[in-house]
Amino acid sequence: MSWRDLGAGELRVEHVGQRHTLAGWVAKRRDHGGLVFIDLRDSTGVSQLVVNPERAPEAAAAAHDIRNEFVLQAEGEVTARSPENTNPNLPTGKVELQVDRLEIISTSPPLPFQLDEENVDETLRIRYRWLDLRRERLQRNLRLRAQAVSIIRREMEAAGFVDLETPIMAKPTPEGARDFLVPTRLQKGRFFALPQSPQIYKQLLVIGGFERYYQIARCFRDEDVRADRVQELTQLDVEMAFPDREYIFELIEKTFSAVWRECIGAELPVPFPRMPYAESMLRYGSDRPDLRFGLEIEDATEVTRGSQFKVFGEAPAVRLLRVPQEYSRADLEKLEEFAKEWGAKGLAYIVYGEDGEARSPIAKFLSEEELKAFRGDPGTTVLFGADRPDVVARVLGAVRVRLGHELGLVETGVWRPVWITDFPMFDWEEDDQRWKANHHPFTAPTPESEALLSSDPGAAVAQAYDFVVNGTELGSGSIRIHRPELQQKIFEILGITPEEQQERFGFLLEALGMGAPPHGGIAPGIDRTVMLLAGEPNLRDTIAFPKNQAGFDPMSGAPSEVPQEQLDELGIRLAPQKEKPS
RNA sequence: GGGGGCGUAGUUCAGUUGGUUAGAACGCCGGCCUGUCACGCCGGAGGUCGCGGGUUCGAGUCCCGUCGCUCCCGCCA
Repeated sequence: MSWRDLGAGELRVEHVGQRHTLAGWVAKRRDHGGLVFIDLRDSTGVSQLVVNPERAPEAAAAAHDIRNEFVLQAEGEVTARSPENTNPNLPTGKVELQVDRLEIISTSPPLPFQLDEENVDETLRIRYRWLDLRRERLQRNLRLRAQAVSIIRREMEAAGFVDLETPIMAKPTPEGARDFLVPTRLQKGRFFALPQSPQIYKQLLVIGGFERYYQIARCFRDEDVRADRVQELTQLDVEMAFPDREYIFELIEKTFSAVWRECIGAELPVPFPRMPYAESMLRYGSDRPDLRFGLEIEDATEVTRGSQFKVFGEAPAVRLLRVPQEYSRADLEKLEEFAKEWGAKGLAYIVYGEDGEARSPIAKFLSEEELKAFRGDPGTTVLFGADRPDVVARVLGAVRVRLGHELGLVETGVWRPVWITDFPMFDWEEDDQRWKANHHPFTAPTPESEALLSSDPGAAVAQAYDFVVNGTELGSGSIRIHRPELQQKIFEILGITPEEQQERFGFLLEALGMGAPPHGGIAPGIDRTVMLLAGEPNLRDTIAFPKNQAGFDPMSGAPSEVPQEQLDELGIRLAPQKEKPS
């Protein structure tokens, strides 16, 4: 027996006169006492069932008891609707099914939230995910996701990449994000870690002769969650031997422009423009610039050198943002507060009124040359950042993005991809007084930078690149180190002793010493890609079963406590929980 | 670890300066209804105002604490 011979959304005029059986969920019932109309929904769409007591008395009796989200099977004749009864909002709106036989397959109580309610509390949506999944939004997002992954696989395989799996139970890597740990009965006192990425495994695969590898890989990071960050993420993991950065760029450009074109009918302009990291930080205050609007940051450090205004005169970097808006003092105070959240000590400004007046609490400290350099058009405001270069960039970058949206400068419906290149090898970690890898410790420096590694690590440039679209970092990659002695040198700069190197990365160093080809790759995020394609501001709406911001799944209750026997088997004793002050 | 916002009916929300019995819409229940598609009409049920404490003659409203959710900073090689 087959449950149905046609999708509810497939009913068309050409079916008129035919008998068909539909099966699906009750989206809506309209009971007129005599006639009952039922909107039946399945994955193909919605059709209207008409239950007429004169035609099918038994079905009509049953129809009165039907409620939303019951599962029904309905058999009957497809008829044309009269012109005044057609529903132009429905693809199936010109026809309907005159029901002869109606069967209630499954029932449902009233739902904890209405499926047509837009703005439902997210906890409730996750708690009853099987209901939320029935809604158009998640259906669309997850189908978009499947389509994107399918296109990606097609493109990767056409380019000769081989899909290989890597372990989910892997070696803990204290460097980087926090690991999720997995204990095991067979090795008491030891832990696997869920991979933060298959990084080392994919390098080993290439060293192992799989010159082109890819995987749609799950990655895990026990870090705090944001709207665009989850603990469990999916990425397109790519690695190749004898890499050419240009080839990797082309591969990604071809693959993702196909995804954009086929999924949403949009064009990613190819080739993507490129911008060195330093330029991006200077002009946009970020390594993931949103190029849909201008509002670029200008450097004023030269002009303010030795300024009488001490804040400017003493700051390592002074930069400014020319905003096409005459701000009130109240607005400026709000902006200053915002800037402080991002680490600024303050937000100096000069307002150039429509009346030609310049209003500013700092103008009296500024020289003629400075005022001349800053001079803006009437009806504009110049905002200043003065601090360490990285702080100024971060603050003005955040202000720029905020104002870009507030002032409606962001072009809609356009896609602005960009490659960010020439990242620094290392960032100086002030707290720990040590160098930290900007990308990861396996990233190769440019040949010119190798000489700098000992003398001036901060100036060394990495062969690393990020793939950014509309201000969202979609992926990053690099050319890797394939010489063991260079890898040891990098570890050394990062403060990892030879003993630690052996303990943590001995197998990699060994492999690098046994005929490692030059190799490199990239890893674009699937969740974020879908987020952009779907226009969703929150990553969790691109994931079938997400956890909430606390890393908890209100549906299953995971993570949960486990029975003592399970802990005993693993040789784990829990530390006493901290007493909460009562 | 820190900051902002939110928490009132099943859901989405309103609730004035602290003042009588906390409201609306949708949903739910009962009745009527043969062309609706946001069906309509009549009637009804439904509340630990997140929780605890305080101020007050009186607290959904003010104060303190706490919990939860969310956005952000830190963190995320």
